[in-house]
Amino acid sequence: MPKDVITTRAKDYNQWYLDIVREADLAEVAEVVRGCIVFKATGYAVWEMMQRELDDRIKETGHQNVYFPLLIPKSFIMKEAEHVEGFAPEVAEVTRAGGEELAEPYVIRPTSETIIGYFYSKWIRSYRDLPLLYNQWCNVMRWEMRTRPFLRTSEFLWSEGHTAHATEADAEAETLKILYDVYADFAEQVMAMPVIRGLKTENEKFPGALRSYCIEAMMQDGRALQAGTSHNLGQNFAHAFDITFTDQNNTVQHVWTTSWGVSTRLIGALIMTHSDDEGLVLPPRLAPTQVVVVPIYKNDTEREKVLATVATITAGWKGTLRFKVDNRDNLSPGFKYNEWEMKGVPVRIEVGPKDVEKGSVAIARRDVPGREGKSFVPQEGLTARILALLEEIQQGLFARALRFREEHTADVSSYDELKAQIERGFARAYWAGSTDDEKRIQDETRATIRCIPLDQAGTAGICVYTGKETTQQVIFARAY
RNA sequence: CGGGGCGUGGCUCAGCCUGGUAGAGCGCCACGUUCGGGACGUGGAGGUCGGAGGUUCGAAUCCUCUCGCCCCGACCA
Repeated sequence: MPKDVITTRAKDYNQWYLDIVREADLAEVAEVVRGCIVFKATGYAVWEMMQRELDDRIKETGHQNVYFPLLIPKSFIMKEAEHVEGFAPEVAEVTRAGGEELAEPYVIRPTSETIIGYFYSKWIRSYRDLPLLYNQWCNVMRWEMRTRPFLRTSEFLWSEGHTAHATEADAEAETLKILYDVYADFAEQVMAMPVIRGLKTENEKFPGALRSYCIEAMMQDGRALQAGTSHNLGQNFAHAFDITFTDQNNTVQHVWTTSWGVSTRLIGALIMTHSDDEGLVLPPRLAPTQVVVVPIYKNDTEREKVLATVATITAGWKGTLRFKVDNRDNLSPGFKYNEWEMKGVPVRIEVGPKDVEKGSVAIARRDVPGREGKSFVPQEGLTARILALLEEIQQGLFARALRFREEHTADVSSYDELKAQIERGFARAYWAGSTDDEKRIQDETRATIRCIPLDQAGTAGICVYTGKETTQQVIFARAY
């Protein structure tokens, strides 16, 4: 008889999300610090797994890690017009320190383009200094009106890359390389979360960017979530911070910069992509614990035998599998099954007295919850079987999420169809409208153009709003 | 920041309307029996009722202010 500690998705999707965050022990709302959360051990472990995978990819593509100050002189933020306008409402300022009013306030970084721009202008002299390819792992703060654990918090953790290049083409290539080789690859291969690689409209682009690219994912309520962004900043910040270099012809030029980021929001994306009414579902490649072993026994004799078998079975796992043996003896096996299911551990192994006799174990897969996901297999060859199963789960989760997205994406050819489709997912439409048209649609429907997919069919059609002929298709959706 | 809801043992909540000094379930602790899908019995611990001020002989309850959370909007990774 399951206790309904998790609200079902059908009943209240938002509450379901909050229940998972709580029950899987990922985070806790820090009610004493507005809009902030405590990343609890399990949640932080998932972030560490993400960091490792992303960091590897960032370094493989030629970047190095650095760290810039948390505090940025307020005047820096003011230097790039669009940037100020975009971030001013959400920056927190430090006006006093050391018991005195500061001559110039600092802002707590909402993002680091400006302070990095200042230093880049000092560091870059020649085309030989380019490209400059840096990334930093840090926290940032954006004062938000409404927050939700992971998806939108005042303080969040992220990676922000900042690069400088000699030409627009180099900057553009960098922007796209990050989008494809780092972000989309990570999302799909590691998070098992299918994403649409796209270009942001003028309306949705980063304040101060020439162009913003993004990966957009679909959550299980059909809403879109921007999972990562990569910006070609053009020469905007180079002009604002006077970042120049001397080229081969001894001509002084402004550099072309990029910036890109992914944040702890990805944890929210992960939850809303795979989890079910039983709790969290973690893809094996990100699960801090991939396998949990639950020993079953009635008395000390059985206990001894079972634990001996468990020891034998797990002997070779260290370094191969991330696993945990749940030997708490004050809880029943049934309780443990449910608890680990709720916490999203991909594979559970049960070892009882019967298994000791028969040389078997029970193996349960989290992507198929409850008894249906459980079967009995021989102890022999178990490690290989688990490794194969983890891979199967990883692939299965991606396939399931992709199918879901496809089933909730539809081509729409009229405004009425668009309005109907955004109630259930993504609406793909031909688009030739203006920024004003887009804003009007947002006012009327609460949906926005999530992106202009980089994979375009190239066929011609009629714009869903203006009726003009165009070959450009866009994705409309309600977004997080 | 607007509109609505809510803050009472760790959690979920009752009590508030009609003021009289705090309850339930779950969890927790001890012991015993249990243990292959959320076990049970017995005993026990635990709350200045979000905070401040006010009204009153007396406030969880009434009034004012304040802080925080949740939901719906506007703004956003």
